[in-house]
Amino acid sequence: MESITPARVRFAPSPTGRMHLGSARTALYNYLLAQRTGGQFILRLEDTDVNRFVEGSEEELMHGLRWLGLQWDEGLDVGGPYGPYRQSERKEIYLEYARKLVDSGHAYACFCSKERLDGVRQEQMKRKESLHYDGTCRNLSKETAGRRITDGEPYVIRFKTPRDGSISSHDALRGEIIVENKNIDDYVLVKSDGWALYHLAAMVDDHLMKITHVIRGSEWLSTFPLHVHIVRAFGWEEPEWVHLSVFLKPSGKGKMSKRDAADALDSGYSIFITDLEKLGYIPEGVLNWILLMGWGIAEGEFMTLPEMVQKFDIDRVNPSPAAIDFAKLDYFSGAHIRNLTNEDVSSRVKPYFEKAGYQVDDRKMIQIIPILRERLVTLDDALFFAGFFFKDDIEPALADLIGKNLTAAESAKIVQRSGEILASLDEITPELAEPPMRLMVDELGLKAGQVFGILRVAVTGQAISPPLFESMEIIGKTKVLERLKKAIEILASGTE
RNA sequence: GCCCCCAUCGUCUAGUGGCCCAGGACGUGGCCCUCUCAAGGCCAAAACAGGGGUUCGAGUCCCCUUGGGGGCACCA
Repeated sequence: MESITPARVRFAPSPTGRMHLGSARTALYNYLLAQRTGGQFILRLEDTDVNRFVEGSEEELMHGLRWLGLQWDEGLDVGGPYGPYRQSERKEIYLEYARKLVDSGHAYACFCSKERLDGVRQEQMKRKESLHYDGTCRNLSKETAGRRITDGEPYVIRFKTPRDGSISSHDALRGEIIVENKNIDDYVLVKSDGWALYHLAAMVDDHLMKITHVIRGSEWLSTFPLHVHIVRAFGWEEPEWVHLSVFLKPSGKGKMSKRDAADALDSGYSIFITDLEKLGYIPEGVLNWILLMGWGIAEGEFMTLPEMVQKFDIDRVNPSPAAIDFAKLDYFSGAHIRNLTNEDVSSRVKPYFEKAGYQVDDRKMIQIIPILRERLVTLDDALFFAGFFFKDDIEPALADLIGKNLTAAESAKIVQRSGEILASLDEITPELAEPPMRLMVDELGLKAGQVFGILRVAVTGQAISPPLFESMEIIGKTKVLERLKKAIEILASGTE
């Protein structure tokens, strides 16, 4: 590997909603680059717009990142030498830099009212022109502007984008991007209430926080040239720009909408990180899944976070939009569960049982894991496959207890006979129980599936379960015989 | 409408001019294993959007068309 300089990267979300897959991937790629280069991963909050603040979103964000294992080195909650890391606490800083821009002639005060601007846009729309500021205040003299400000007139500060020529800069995934200056609006940098907008705030912070790589969503691609103008107006060095693509809905037609998010939830999936946690997906699986949505490797896609750090290369990220495929999430989730130790699976599964009201015995749980783990796609699935281990009573349905091509009476007899065989054993283990049971199956001229199917329902209460004899061993001889007795009673009620 | 970006199997992707009659993964189908469900093993079907160039040679470079996506706020 060539010598690399430590990257300082930032994940800078705004507390305006829930943390979704797209944010998670952006955070992951940032994290990976920082780790790989021995740099810092910074978490900054872009909360300059109080109107869009959503209660609890900041907590959800930090929880989500930590759940995924993407701990930041600097920023919210942990602090650092370049704070504060909350933009709402940096208002004066932005104002100071906005003034510099005005003084150097790169920005100007604009007194146009919102109403007038709306009218201008209407006109432009009618004439089918591009929507942009018409430049009314662009060339106001410093004196005029100064007087109107002291008169108390409300104003915003706009960037004075050059009218002629073009600007070009480099995006790591797309190469050179050239845009005509006439297509770049005189964007508002500071609102009339004195709060800076993203365009200014982010550039100032990235510079002050010594960010080397700006990795963000492609929604910023269209204002990217503006940002380059701002950075250059200050005379600062540009960071490496990396614009990630967006995620498309599973059909590949358009980005995820509220409606699509609801549909996903209906089918047991979600695009929100904390939902995924609730559903029982494991962070390793989620990480592996989103890693590969926009970046690929020739072979060996199964990776844990440390392996991702080794293999990931930000420059090889794919610039095209990617459709979300939940089936692949299921695969990675299950695969990563199978990659965990039994102890780890046990401790991760436990909270899901407890939340469902089960009393969990740790020793029993660790016995169950080996026969349970390969059946899990989510940790929550454990409830279905292993719930009966922790129930005092199960309620098998009569219909389920009747074996394939058998009557209730015949089934009862089989359970009876099985009970006798199992009762004669010192204990029920697969080694001790399976041979005599198979012998019985042969003597009765039946199929193993018929007999074991009945017993499965009798012992577990369900038609699908972990292997029968292994399950019996964990349940214990006494309880198994009790359940068989009960099954005979249920079957008897069906013979009358 | 205007601006910008993108384009390899159903999906995510490998591919940086000859190693590609295109590789991997998920999903799908078949077989094996099997007490159910899984897991696992083997096999199979499945793609360079279309058209022009450049070149001895193009999935790879250029142009156009088409399709898709993003943006056009005193939001981020």
